[in-house]
Amino acid sequence: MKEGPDIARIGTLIGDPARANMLTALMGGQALTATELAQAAGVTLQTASSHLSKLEDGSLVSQRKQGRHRYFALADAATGSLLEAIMGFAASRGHLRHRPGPRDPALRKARICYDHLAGDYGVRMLDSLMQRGTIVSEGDDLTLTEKGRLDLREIGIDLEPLSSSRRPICKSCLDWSERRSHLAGTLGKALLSRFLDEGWARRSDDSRAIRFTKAGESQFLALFPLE
Amino acid sequence: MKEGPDIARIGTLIGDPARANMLTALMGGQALTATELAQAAGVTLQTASSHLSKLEDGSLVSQRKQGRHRYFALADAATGSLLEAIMGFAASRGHLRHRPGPRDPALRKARICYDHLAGDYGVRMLDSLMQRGTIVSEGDDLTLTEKGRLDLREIGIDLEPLSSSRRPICKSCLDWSERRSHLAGTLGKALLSRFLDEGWARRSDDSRAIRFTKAGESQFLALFPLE
DNA sequence: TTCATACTTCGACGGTAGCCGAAGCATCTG
DNA sequence: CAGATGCTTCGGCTACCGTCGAAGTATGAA
Repeated sequence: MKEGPDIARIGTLIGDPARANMLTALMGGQALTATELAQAAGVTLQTASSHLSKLEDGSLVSQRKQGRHRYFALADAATGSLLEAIMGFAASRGHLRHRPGPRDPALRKARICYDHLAGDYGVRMLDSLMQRGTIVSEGDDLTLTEKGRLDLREIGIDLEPLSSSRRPICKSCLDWSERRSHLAGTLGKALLSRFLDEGWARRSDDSRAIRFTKAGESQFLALFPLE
Repeated sequence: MKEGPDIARIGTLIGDPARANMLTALMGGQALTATELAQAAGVTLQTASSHLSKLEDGSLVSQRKQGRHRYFALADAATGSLLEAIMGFAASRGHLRHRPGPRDPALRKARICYDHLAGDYGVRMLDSLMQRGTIVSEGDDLTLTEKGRLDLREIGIDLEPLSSSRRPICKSCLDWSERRSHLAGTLGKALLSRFLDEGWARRSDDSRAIRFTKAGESQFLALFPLE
């Protein structure tokens, strides 16, 4: 009965621990194979396969065949944002899977959120870009200014390929650890790729943490000052 | 295993149809008794009671004893926002509980979102307030300007009681039908109460729809012009 | 073609969670 | 106090969903 969106369906999909683990693993932004996701979830391949088809039916993940592998990824950036929002909510209610472990501080400092930088550093970056006038906000929407285009060109970001897709260049994404916004969208993605390409930071293999090198950290802080 | 927030717990809580119905009913913003929620969910009182204690354990709803009644409400505005976000996501994937029925257009036009106005009219109101310079946005945060304080005083909104609580005066909330932001926070709440008090609009008994009277509608449109 | 790898489908099992009837508290009314 | 109302707790039933072993399909390698 009742009208309106079926939130129970989404809840059920996210509510199973194995599926939640898979989705969390996919928040890393990389496409993963069914086997990898089975490991991440701690279930057998058959079980994982069943979960993945449910997630696909629900449009939470998408699938890409490549040779004899099947790569799964989050369906889109909106899915990542929703998961991040739920994480923030869960954290605010103290629903943690474990007591905050040693890796937790690293996650709070810098982590990957689907395909862009999140955590303290992610929030700082957006704050800095807004202070400098590179980006301005109108409601929820973030817009790249004319001056901003020049700023980015100086840094060496090519904006051409960023505006080609339907996805917005700038988008705000709520950060679960900081409870403030960081930068998503194609620009957020491009900036993170840049940091990784330059060797300023590395993603860790077993978690979503992004670890900056000492040199990379000072470069980053210099590039995105505050005040 | 794994670190981080337990999204599966939130998912499970929202994932049961009976609980989802209760939460949707509570999105109306009114506190409801266990009996009313049992009806809304289509289960017996015993079952509802069990669901409600789970929701309370999970900090999704809060309880208030009053005489021999127990009133339940969403735990806070953040809970309402999360549910609205999930509704938007579900709708975007076409996960609807029913084909859009006759009440659907009314819901899209104006409805209550926890305690403030949502839908086409809610979005219009925030747009208008921002065009007029009453409210400006900084990232996700909305701020009331000095000029805005005067604007509101003219309309007859008393800002004193709004700033007393810890809850922000202005907050943006993502609208699932419009996919844009509308105004939440204590000001959003106060404005809606105002419309209801003035008799411009009435809430319907059986859904979240807000129905404007003919006179109220023109008052509203005049008060919040666009362009 | 034959074998290996990656994954899906089928079938059966088991645990859990939702469900309700009945009984037990708590609170208001008379 | 007795009776009514609102809600919770208990106990038992049932159905569903997650789980895995085994078998089946698809792709690539030898």
